[in-house]
Amino acid sequence: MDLKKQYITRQRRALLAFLSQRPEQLFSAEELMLALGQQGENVGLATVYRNLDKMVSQDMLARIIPSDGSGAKYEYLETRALPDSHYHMVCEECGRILHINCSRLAQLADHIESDHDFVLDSRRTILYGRCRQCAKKPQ
Amino acid sequence: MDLKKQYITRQRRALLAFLSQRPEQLFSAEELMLALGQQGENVGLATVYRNLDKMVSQDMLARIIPSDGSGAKYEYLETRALPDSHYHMVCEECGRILHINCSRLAQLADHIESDHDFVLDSRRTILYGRCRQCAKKPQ
DNA sequence: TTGCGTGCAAAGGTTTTGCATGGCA
DNA sequence: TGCCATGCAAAACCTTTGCACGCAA
Repeated sequence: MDLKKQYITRQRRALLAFLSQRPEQLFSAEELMLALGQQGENVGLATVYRNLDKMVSQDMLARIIPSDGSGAKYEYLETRALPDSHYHMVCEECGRILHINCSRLAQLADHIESDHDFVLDSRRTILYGRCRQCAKKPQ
Repeated sequence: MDLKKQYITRQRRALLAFLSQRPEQLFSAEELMLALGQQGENVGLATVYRNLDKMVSQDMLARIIPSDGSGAKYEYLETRALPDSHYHMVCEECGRILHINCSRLAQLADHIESDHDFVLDSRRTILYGRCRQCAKKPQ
């Protein structure tokens, strides 16, 4: 699937340039279309979706699906070579997205792989919960 | 929010009975409507959604959102009192949903809470990766 | 009797698809 | 020149909402 011919189009180049300049930031497909449009790079929404799909399957982007059902968001992945680089934590209350890069998580991944026969994917796994500010508030 | 009056209707009773008899099994809203219909309990899809939403906010059900964007699935939660009871692991390749109940995960949750100021929610957090069978296969 | 719950249909938002055209290699 | 990529609009999905009616308490 990676062996197929693939053209480098103006639209694909613009999309990748935009995202790669904003690592660790999340954008919806529509936000990307609008942002590119403001740069003078008009790209159809369907084209944005088609390119995002390809980039996700090529591990260039992460697709994050919020639990509130608001639609997928996409993030550029710089560290393509490092599998356990970081995980995402999403606050269920305020929607804030935090990054965590901790050896305890890597240890847990090792444990789950050796003792539970499951290979974790840090790119797609999202830890849901409550951030510091929201955890303080009463339910 | 839990203080509001709430009627026990035929539809709500049928839905809860169906799900509570099938713990650790996941169903979409449409699957639930069809399954109830086959039992002679006709329930409108909108009603299914409205009841599921309430039950999730009352912590009776977990709402699982697969990363493939196929729509939410719901699961009955038996252990309403135990916050860290178990996590879900979803295989990205075959879609299998596994349960993991391991003290290492509880330890990790404690660590993240004390050192990273984030309170994990085991109900909404899904660990993505590859199951034993799929991990063996070549990419 | 009160007012929450239901059913239906319509609307809403997000994502995919068909098809003719465009453009990279 | 071949054929993948694009744009537009329509369709496909999943979910929510408005409204009149039903029904539990």
